[in-house]
Amino acid sequence: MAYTYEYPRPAVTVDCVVFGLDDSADLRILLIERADDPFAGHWALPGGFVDMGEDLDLAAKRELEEETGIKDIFIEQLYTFGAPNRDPRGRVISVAYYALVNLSEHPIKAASDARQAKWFKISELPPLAFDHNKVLEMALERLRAKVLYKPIGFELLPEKFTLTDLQNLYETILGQQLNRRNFRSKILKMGLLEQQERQQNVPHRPAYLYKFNKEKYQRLSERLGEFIFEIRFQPRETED
Amino acid sequence: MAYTYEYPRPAVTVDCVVFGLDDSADLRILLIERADDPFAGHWALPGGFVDMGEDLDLAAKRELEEETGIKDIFIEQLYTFGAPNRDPRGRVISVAYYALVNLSEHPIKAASDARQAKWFKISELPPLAFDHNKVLEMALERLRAKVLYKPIGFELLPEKFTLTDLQNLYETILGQQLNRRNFRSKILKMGLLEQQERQQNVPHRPAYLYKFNKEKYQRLSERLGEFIFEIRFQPRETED
DNA sequence: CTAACTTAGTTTATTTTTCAAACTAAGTAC
DNA sequence: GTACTTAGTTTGAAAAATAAACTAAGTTAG
Repeated sequence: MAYTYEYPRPAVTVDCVVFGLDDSADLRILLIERADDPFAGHWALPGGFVDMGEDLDLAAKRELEEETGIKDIFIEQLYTFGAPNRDPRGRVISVAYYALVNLSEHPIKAASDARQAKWFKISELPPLAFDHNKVLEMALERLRAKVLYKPIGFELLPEKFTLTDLQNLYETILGQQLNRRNFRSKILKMGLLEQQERQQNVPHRPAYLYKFNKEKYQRLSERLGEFIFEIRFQPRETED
Repeated sequence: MAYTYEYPRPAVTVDCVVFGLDDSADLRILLIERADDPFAGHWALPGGFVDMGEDLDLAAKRELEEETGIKDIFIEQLYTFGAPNRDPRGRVISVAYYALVNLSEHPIKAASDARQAKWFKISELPPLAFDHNKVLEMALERLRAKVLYKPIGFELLPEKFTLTDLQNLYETILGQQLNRRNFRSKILKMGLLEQQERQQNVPHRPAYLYKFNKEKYQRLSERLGEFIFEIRFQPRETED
């Protein structure tokens, strides 16, 4: 079947930059190996064509699940890439999304038009298909900027985590060491973490586990116009 | 002439939310009256269809100039709106932009497929065509958020301005009174404003005019990864 | 059992920043 | 001249951020 229009139209796709955090608190990106041309055999961001009658957000979620099996995660629109020659097949405009995943609770399974899906360390990325390197770079920039004033980092952690886990997360994303004592007091002073039981089976004093209280954050945000979850540190001279 | 594709494709448009500041430091939005259906006679954001082979940013700038005569201004991508039924003509995906204009230096002239273009006070907006009310709301949100950490407010002012002008701008955008003395010292401490001559013909002590040093800001941003232009004030108790 | 070790978590003092008040300055209007 | 208006500075007090020293709670080795 064919579709005919009076004026030429671009094709529209969605692409997802999925971030995860591994056991050593390293940041990782989920990539798929393309099965078909163009760029068959190359690594690329998961994504695909938007269906007619399908909302953009839904298209992003659908493609992600089809290609990697991952669903029910934090996902947000990033930017729309529309350089005329970004795709050798012709004019293709791509609406990019970025997503945050708790790596341990969302195992991946490759599927459909992808040969395989794999988590890559951010420091060991292969060259990517299309303009996906640029997309990824912008996603990373956005993540670094947003984590400073929105509590989205928790999406990368399991439900219960220690303050050390949380600090490692921020240090990884921001690429900067933070002062342990100040991090603790700053985070706890916000009153958005709920203390749980202690850790078990660790060869040292066990830390308390915490849960992020999302409902409370949302209530405060609504009431104050904007509750600013501010994580920003100016390191002063030396440290410890 | 007709264009045929194997799969159906959405049409892609761009829309621009253009902000300006009037003489009384009120925030205004530039709207056009639509000449054709759908929504003929209604007010809408300037915009139109993306040409094949034309980059998205260029399409936004071109449409803006065609419909209002405005060019060479600050413009940045906002968000892409793609709800399946947002346009009665069928599936139309719109890449929205927002722009900041110095009102006095950019007079408007309506043209082409718009009957007229007009600046509306943000508090006196007419109902808009399509989902443009939603687009506008998001642009306003973005402007309020971005003005806190990027020096984009200067785009709304003439080249030379007083500190009182600048403060009025921030008070308008943020919808909040700021302390005069702290505003002065905070802004000047950044070292990005260059003092010029004094005001003339004002019925009181004339203020110094200032210029924003964009080059210096860019140099600092590159060197420090991110120079944070932070304007944030927590009012403490009463005031003056 | 005890001492050594490791990471967790608290208290406190100091430095830095933020904020508001009182004050001085420079013009116009009468 | 005097009164009035807005511009701009100096200063001290309050709050917040930061670093240091200290205490706590577990494991492991002997």
